[in-house]
Amino acid sequence: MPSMPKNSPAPTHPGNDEESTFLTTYDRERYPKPLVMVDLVIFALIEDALQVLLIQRGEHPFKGRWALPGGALRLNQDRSLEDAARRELQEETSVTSPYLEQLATYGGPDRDPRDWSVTVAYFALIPRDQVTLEAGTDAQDARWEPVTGTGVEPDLAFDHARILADGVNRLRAKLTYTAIGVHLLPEAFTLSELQHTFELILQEKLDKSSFRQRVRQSGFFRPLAGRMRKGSNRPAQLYAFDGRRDEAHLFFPRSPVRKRD
Amino acid sequence: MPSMPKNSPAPTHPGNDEESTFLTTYDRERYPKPLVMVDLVIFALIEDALQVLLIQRGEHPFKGRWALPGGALRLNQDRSLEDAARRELQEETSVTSPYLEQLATYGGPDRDPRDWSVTVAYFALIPRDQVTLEAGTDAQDARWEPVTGTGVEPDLAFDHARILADGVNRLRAKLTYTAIGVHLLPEAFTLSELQHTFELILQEKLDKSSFRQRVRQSGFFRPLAGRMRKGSNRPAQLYAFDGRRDEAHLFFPRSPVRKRD
DNA sequence: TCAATAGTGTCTATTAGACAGTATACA
DNA sequence: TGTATACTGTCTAATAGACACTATTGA
Repeated sequence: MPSMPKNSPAPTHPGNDEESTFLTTYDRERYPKPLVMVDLVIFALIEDALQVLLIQRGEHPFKGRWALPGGALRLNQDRSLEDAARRELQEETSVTSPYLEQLATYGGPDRDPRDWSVTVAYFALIPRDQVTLEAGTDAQDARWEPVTGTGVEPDLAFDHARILADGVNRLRAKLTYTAIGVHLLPEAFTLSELQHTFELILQEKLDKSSFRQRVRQSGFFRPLAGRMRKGSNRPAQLYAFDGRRDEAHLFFPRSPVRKRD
Repeated sequence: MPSMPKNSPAPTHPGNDEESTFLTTYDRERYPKPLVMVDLVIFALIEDALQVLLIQRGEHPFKGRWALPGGALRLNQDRSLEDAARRELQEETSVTSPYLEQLATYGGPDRDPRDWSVTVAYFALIPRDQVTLEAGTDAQDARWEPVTGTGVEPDLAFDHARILADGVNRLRAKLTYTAIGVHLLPEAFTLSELQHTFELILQEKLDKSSFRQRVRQSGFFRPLAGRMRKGSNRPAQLYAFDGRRDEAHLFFPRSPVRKRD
């Protein structure tokens, strides 16, 4: 390793000699380390209900119990936490480009019986037309489960019930001030479908004309010229979401569901 | 260990025999593990400016560079991530009960030259009257640094500039729809002081009567009967924050800083 | 023609924001 | 009495929400 002249300006990181020495002699096992996982709260609209993807654990601990999909970090493969989340998501759903957002990180000595553990939870929204795994099929180890309240019927492994509740609450909260709901719909959708999605998740009726006005004013939705949804009624204009994925912010001037008291 | 009768109902976790065996033979070093840290973005109002606490690193890597306060998890001591954050906070500021909220978690193979590393970042707000470390004193290893834009003047270690920027943005965003700003003020404050705090952080003038009306309507502020701030002007009513720490949500019916376009 | 849903218009109550006015302390 | 800041009132424009109306298709 070449030595550096004494009074050259201190290089910015990486790389003065002293630090190089430190790094080559650094003991990676100096501190005990926790187990680090990435878990996913994956939402989709299936059969007119908000559902979440669960997997049945095939290994200990909590063997046989339902859990959120996830797994340990792969240090030689993952370039970031989001990378790891995307990898897990793809393995579970084959969806390549969903809406993905970091939810929160949970850690403690008892949440996993094996070890002090940390899990970084993400939440993802899958467009309705990209859901491949059908609810109610005989897949043994994965299924979609409807969300009721802020949870699901089966008793989840680890602290996954808590994580799921946080995910549901985050989804509902963001829906009141962002356009995040579009990521549950296909590329082209009608405003009625969009409103229905909001109503389904928020469990609340919204006023049609207010909803439409705010969608218009947001500037994030583009009518698809000439493309209409047909039925035994007046045809509906199809729209596409025009914003960036994470730009759902800035949305409604007032919340679309604000109530008087 | 007592054996369990074969057809007793399966106990809920923890504890069937098979899983116990699994756990006692489990190899904790089966997966390579990342280094896990907790870092803090600690804000305070000092000399009429938003400032953030920095420490100068005494050890490699990035020895001598300024960084956010933080440190490695202590597995035998910390009962949760928030616990670890509170411990670090107390070590740095001696403040026992600040506003503390998880910000985000960052991880990757290159953000720390030692190892694949993960840091769970928290952000904290310190009341003005509990700031002990003065800006500009000769403390060698810690100082308050004014926030300009979304960062600070010195070049921070690791990816701390990014974390700080996320913290500043989170603070500004929450200020537009919550009362979070009160946690930067002492227990008793006037509405003018509160408004001034908002203006300082948002870098924007707010209308007095609108601001007061919304403070009143929020129901989170209680006038302190008979307690006034005196000066060479009409005395100002002192108020206290009445909500729970995290209840700042639900606050303004409209954002207090929403602009027309 | 009917049923069904798409889409628009009108009215009202609320309120943010602008701005000016009044109140009350100390000097 | 002057000055500084606290606090309140008034006006206007914007808009959410309620609700009713019109539009347009297939059956």
